[in-house]
Amino acid sequence: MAESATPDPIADPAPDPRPRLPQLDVSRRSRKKSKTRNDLLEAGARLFETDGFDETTTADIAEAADVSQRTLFRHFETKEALLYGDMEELQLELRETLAARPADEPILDLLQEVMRSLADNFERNRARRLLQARLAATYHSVSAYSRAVVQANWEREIIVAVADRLGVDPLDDPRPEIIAGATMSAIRFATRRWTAGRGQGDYVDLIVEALGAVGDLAGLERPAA
Amino acid sequence: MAESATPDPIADPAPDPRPRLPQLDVSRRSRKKSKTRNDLLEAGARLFETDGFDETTTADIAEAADVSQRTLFRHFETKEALLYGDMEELQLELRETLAARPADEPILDLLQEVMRSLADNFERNRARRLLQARLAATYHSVSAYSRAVVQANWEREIIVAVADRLGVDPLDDPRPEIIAGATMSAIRFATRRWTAGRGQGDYVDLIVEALGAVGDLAGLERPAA
DNA sequence: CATGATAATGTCAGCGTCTGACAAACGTCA
DNA sequence: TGACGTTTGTCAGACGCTGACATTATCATG
Repeated sequence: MAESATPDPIADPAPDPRPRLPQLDVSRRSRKKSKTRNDLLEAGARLFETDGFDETTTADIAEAADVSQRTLFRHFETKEALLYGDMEELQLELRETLAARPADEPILDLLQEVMRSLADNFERNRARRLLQARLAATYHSVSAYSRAVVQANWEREIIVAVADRLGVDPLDDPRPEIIAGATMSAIRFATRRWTAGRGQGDYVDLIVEALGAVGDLAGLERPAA
Repeated sequence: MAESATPDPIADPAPDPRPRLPQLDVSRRSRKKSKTRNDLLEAGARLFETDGFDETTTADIAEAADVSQRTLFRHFETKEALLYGDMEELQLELRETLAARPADEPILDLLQEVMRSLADNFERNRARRLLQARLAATYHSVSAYSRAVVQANWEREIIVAVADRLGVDPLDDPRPEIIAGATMSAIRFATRRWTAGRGQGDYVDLIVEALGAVGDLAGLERPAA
């Protein structure tokens, strides 16, 4: 393979003719690539919606997107990853939200912000989120992926952010992980309700209300004073 | 498209239906059956230990247990279920522990009891628990199963028990689920440490210490009084 | 003890996910 | 244009897992 060899030492510096404009990932190649990826995402969503998750084969999806099955698996590691293929954006938002909050903000407020960020994304991608939730409620492999991959990723973001706020190492101090665990449960609870209401109702309020219960934890454990 | 959908990417079956645990029988038929099952369990553990999880095929395990591959899948739904095939006992212990505690016991004490029960089981099955933990740390499919199936089952038990104590419906009141989520995180934290120490050291103390941090939650969220 | 019912296992064929290897098509850049 | 790197297609195959059916083993009864 190309041994990243330095250019011929003799050759002229070759003053770049054009002043290297933005040239973001807008090359035709990458555009085509993300189009393929998008076609797969849409084809998958459409087929999952009409036929169900297990009932749709990866060959079907590839066919509907007019690419080979092999190409599908070059874009997505698993069939489940294809269903959740639009989640990187969410995780980015989450990370940015967490990073943007003031360091001295109370943890509870931070967690509320996390919830708002999630809720916001859910509202903006209602159809897809509802599809994902419905499939997760129906198909075991989907709920497993949701829990073990998607949610575990969110949880990691929260752990890191909380550990930061507390100024501790999450490997030494269990509190960030515990707080994140409680938060994830609040998220699951609220999301389940949102789902049951088919995406109607104020997701944010529901989720914040549920989170508020986290603050009651200590009180619960030491009842009747 | 699909407005008619349901839920979001999170969706778990929701905390309610707890699976029924098996029971004993003494006929020759069932003795043979459980012997076969046990042979598979042991063969699997041995091969996983020496060769790794992905590196061991279900055909290998069936061969080592001297049964057909088809029989393996009659005893275990998946390869992962085979690795965790000794978990029903643990779940039974957990449920009994929870049921045995006085109803007016403080929640924190109840959770400590859960942890002790788990820790006890881990000590008594050290080799197998360590194997499971090690494989979960290495193989994605194993950690996914652990999270989405094994731990989700424990969590459900806790949710039901806590909801009972609080006299609430876990579908209406988010607190049981949140408390259970925090507890599960404490368990993961403690277990990770136990695993890192190769099963040495006082698992119980570690785990209880971690759980104690749950009680600090409220304090953390409302800092500077 | 013979016999029929029932449960566990074996055998076989096949589907579906996912992967490696290699070749062809395409975009990029000099 | 031509060399190069990237994306895709094609092919073959491993592996998990399942349905269908045959076979064997156990159990309950007369």
